[in-house]
Formats: sequence, structure tokens, C-alpha cells
Amino acid sequence: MSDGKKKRLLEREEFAGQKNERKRKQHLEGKEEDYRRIEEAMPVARRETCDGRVIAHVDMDCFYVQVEQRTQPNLRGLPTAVIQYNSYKGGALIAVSYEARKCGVKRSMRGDEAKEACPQIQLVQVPVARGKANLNSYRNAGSEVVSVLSQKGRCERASIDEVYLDLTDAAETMLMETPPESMQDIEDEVLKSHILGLEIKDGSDAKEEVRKWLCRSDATYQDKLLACGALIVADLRMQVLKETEFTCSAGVAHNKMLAKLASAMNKPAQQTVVPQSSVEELLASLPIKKMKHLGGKLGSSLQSDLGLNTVGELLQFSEEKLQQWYGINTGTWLWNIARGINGEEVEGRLLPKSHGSGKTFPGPQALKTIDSVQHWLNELCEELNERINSDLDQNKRIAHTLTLHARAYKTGDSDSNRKFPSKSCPLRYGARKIQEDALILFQAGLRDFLGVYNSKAHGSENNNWGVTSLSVSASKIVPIPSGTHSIVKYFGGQLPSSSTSNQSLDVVIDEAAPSSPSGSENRSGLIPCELRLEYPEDKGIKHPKACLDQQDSLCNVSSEVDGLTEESSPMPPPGNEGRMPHNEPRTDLPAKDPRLVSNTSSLKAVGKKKAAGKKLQGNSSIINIFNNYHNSQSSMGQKNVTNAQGVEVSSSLGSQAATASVSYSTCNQVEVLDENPHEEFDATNSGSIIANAPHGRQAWGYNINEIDPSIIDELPPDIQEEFRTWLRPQKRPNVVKRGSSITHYFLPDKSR
DNA sequence: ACGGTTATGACA
DNA sequence: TTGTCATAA
Repeated sequence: MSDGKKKRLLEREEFAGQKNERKRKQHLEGKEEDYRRIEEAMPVARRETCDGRVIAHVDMDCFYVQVEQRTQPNLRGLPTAVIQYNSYKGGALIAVSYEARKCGVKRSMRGDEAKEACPQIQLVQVPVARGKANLNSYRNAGSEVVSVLSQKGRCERASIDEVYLDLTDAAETMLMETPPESMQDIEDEVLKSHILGLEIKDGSDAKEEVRKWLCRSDATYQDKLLACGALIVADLRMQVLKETEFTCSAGVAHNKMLAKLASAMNKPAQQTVVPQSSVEELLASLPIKKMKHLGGKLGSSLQSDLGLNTVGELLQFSEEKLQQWYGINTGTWLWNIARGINGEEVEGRLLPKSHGSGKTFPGPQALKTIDSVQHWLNELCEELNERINSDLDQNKRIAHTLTLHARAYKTGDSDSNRKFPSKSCPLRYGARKIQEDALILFQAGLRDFLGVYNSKAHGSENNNWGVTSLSVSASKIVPIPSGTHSIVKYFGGQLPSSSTSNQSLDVVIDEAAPSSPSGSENRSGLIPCELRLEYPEDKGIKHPKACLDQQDSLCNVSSEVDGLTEESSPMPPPGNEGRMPHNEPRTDLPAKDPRLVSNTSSLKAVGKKKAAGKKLQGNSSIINIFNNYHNSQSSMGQKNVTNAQGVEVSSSLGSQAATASVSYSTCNQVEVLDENPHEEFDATNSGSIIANAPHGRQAWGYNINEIDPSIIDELPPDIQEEFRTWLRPQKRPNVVKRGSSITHYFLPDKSR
């Protein structure tokens, strides 16, 4: 092994798997003389993958079908598919049972085709509400599953029917306390596991072979951990079945990428384990397009531009070459996945980051009048409103941005393929307001879409344009500042009077609303005034606005939350660790591979401190840091201390409170018409939440990069997690320019 | 433009 | 920050 490679591996080690390192106290100092010792001491797998984690990916089997079969048990065991929209060719299939798949029914089929392929197929329609598909039943069912799976280890809701679990701690504990080899008997569900690379000879008993593999006393430490992971996941899957009646499949591996691959390998209702020793062979034969994130244009480029067929074939290219071709981040990511390396963290997020409601109007259904657009926008906004209100009720979260997306065509002239631009504005709670704002956003988009000229199209038919899809979404959803957030809880008794209030949300909604003139004339809005001039028919429609002006009050929305907050980290981490791009797949090891990172200095500092300063310094205690923070905030004379009525605003240390002083402003409270109290609530992204969130690292009273990481060890595990999220490094900006089209994925080599 | 709808994330 | 694009299920 070359020195360069050694160094690379070592440096990765230094930053990888902090939790495990903490546990095993394997502090890699990065000293030359330690190379040999470390290489000998480290299990091979851990050296190569920098990754001793136990990650599971759980994938529900044809989930929508299962949900329908649960409510209609007579459908169980029958070839079944879920369709939406019956009118055109029998509707579109969106989920197909495994019985139906055996008959040759595929997801891309229409209802009619499915009937053709499988006459006995049972077609169930997606529920319809307000003239559009409504997926709530599936969302709720997905939440049921999550609440079972999140019992053990960190859990990330990856989609409506997929979950990642970090089972490292649970597996390590099991290995120490009740390792598989010590067990009398092992659950049948575990013995049905598929172990990649485990050869099952003809005539031999597969379950017995699996049992032997799981209980091997001479297995590597890595394999033993995976064996524990398999036991845990099988148990969780059985629990899911028992509590929800749904079956699922799972993959167990050392990272997310491999776990995801594995969960799809044996479906339905089975699980697959990926020992490190099987990875090379697995990737060597894995078609490029099967890898997550390579199913699109990037994968096509790898095939057509580099002539690759399998992921393993990426091994022939140097990291530098891949970077030249695909950019720094994508290049490194590709180099890593070819080796089965993927440092993405399991995020610990059980709730979605946005809500959306949309509908397409294909072909002849295209909307040709503003009135019809308004009608559908109203429907969509009503659903959206319902969803964000539920989120507020159930999760105490507030959405701050409203976005409108549309697609439209233009007949006839010139640039008829211009895209309809998406538009967004601050989100004001209340169905009416959302509807109003959405319409304004649409009109702004339409104006851009059509160009400055012909803007008029009232109720009557127009033959210039047609809208083929509409959607509204609510994003930037943050938990309301809460006295029960884990960190606040933890420090609640130790900090000098954090002025956390126990005021309930209802009180806020009822009382915090200042009465203000209902007119919007004087308010600075995000939608420019010109909009109103160009659309006189909008008269009377208020502008979406940022409620920052003097008549708006700041209000304290701290409240009791009752165990909801632990589900989500209220403040997104400053770094992008744990995210995967598409256009630019993230390098999973930017921080673990300092060669690539320009802003590594702080990271290195952190790493060095961690390695060198293991002793707690007297003043490095986390408590002191918070006290300092608190003091500095106080002495800085917090901007948002009081609201218009002189009511003190929370300066509690909820995560977003720490990074951004807590304040929500409200406006237009008086004129609202709905009976729902939520209708009165305005979550405009004012105050400093939005302003400060992206600068979280600076928003504290001290430089977050200067925290000695060892102090974190003082905290309870869940709090530690939260801190590590904040301390996670940021991704390296890509310096290579690239367009979005496929041809741009393959850049000419500028170095020659 | 009948693979729809919903969701996530990077980048300009 | 907003808007666009890419990707996935």
C-alpha cells in the first residue's frame, strides 16, 4: 500500500465514525509511526470502509397495496394493484402486489393493461378528496411503521415507506451482552436471512448454514456486529408485522448505500445481510443504473461516456480523473461508492421536511382560464392547509415558505417551450390566505411565463396558454421553540433563568395576534407592487408579505410539547452531512478526506483537539459554554427580547433558539374568517429564524468550531447526537462548472 | 403528452 | 434567497 493511500485511509479514520471511536477509544493520531500499528490492529473492513457501523434499510413491500389490503382483508393474497384516476385507460398503477407481479403486471402499466395481463387482478383506487388523489392514509400508515422502527437506534424516515436505522449501538450492546453464539435458539425469521457471499451448497440446510454464520466464534468483529444487526432487524420486522400487519424487507450492512441495495435484493418479507467480504464481488457485478443516484443522467453518462456497465468498473479511474470529469464532490463520491464506501449518516428525522399538494391536467384537461386555475389552486391549498395544520397540532411545527409550481404550454409563437417559473413567498397560516397567496404567485409566474405583453386572461377562455400541472407546497418547517426540547430540558435546571415560557400555542394564537389594520397598502411585501398594477383584477387581494413592520408584534410561542420534539432536530445541521445530491452527489467523506476540503482548517482543528486534548479543561465544560452563550446574548442586548407589547420573548436554548433568537411575528390576525384557530396564525418567516439559520455557526456567542469536542462526552447520548450534528462539517463547494444536461456531465479535460 | 404525486437536495 | 434541475419511490 502506498504511503499516500495509507495517509488517506488514516485521515478518513480520523474523522469517521466518531461514535464508534468514542466507544472503542480508537483515537488515531495521524502520526507516521502509528500507521503500522493501526493497520494491524484495525479489522480489514474498518480500514477499507472507515465504517464499523451497523445500518439497516427497511423497505415496505408494495406498501400502498398492503395498506389497502389491511382495510380490505378479502384482498389479501390476491393479485392486487393500487391505481389512481380511473378515467384514462383505467388509471395509473402506483403499487402492485407480488402476486400480480407474478402475472407480469408492472408498475408502469395502466389499469387496462394490467387487466389484460392479469384478468383476475384487483384494482383499488387511491382515495380521492377535493377532486384529487389523497395519500393521507398511506402517510399515516407510514407513520405507524416509523413509530415501531424508531424504538431501536436512530431512525430516518427516507420516504413514505422506507426507513434507515443506525443500529450500531444496539448491535454492540448485544454483542457484549448476548452474542448470537451464546444463544440457545435463534428466531426463524433471522435464519431466513440471506447472507451475501455465504455459499449454500446443494442439499445443505440453508437455515443451518445461516445459523452457523451468525454464530461463528471466529468471525470478524464486523461480521459479528452485522449478525447482531440481523437479529435486531428481524425482531423489528416481526414487531412491525405484529403491530401494523404490514410486511417489509430489510438490508443490513455497514453503510446506508449497501443496506439500501440489500433491502431490495430479496423481497418481499425477507432480509439480506452484506458482510464486508462480499462487497467487492457485489459491486463488481452491479449494473451502474441499479445504484442509488445513478439511475438518471449521471448513470447514463457513466455508461455512454466512460463505457461502464458495473459499479465495480469505476475502480479503474483515479479519484482525480473522476473529479475532473464530474466535479470534486461527485468525483469523490463515485470513487468511494466503487469501493463500497459511503459515510452518510442516518439522520434521525421521523417527519417530512415539506408538504405538498399537486395535480396534473394532462392533454385536453389543461386549464385555460384563470378561474379554473383559481378553483384548483383553492382545492390544493385547502389540502395543504389541512396538512400543515395537522403538523402544527401533532408535531408543533410551523412551515415558513409557500411555493407554487406549475407547468404550462403556450401555443403558437416563439419561445413556447419556456418553463413556467416556480414562485415562493412567506407562508401565512389560514386557508384563505394560502389560497390568496398561491393565486398571486401563480399570476406572477404566468406573467413571467408569457412575457410582459399579453397578461390578461380573465374568466373567459384564452387560447394562448394551458396549465398542465399545479402544485403548492409548504417548506422550511421548524419546530416551534419549545421548553421541552431535549437540550432545553437538559439545561433547564442548570442555566440562569432562561426565560422559557410555558405559554401554550393556543394562547399564542389567541392572544399574540395584535389587531392591525387589515389593509395591506403600507406593508412591504415580497410580491412587488407592480404585480397589482398589472393585475387589477386582483384588487383586494392582499400581498403575501413579510410581517416585519412596526405594527407586527413579536410573540413568544414557546409551549409545552409533550414528547414530540425528539423526533426531529429542530435546527438543520450547518453542514450537509447525511445528504445526497443528485446533480452533484455529495462526497461522503469531505471531512474525512482533508485533501479535498479547502475549509478543512477548522475541521482539522477539531480533529486534532479531539486527538490531543482528551482531558476536559476546566473551562471547556459544556455547561460553561452555555453559560457563556447565555451571558453573551444577554450582554448583546438581544434584538428580539421584547415584542410590541413588551412581553418578553423566549431566549431559551432550544436549538433554534440558540442559533436564532426566538421570535415569530404575526399579522393580519383580525380579519380572518375561518373558525379554525390555526387560521389565525401567521408563520411568516420573519424574526431571525430564517435570517440566522443559515449562519448557525456564527449565530452562537462563540465560534462553534472552537468547541473542544471532548466536552460533548459529558452529555447524555441523545444530546451528544444533536451536538455532533451541529458540529458536522460543511461540504466543499464545487469549483468545476457543469451544466445540467447530460453532455455537460462529461467535461473536456481542461488540464490539457 | 397519461409515470403520477410527493419529496429531497445541490447549485446558480 | 429563490428558482431550477435532478433523482427517487
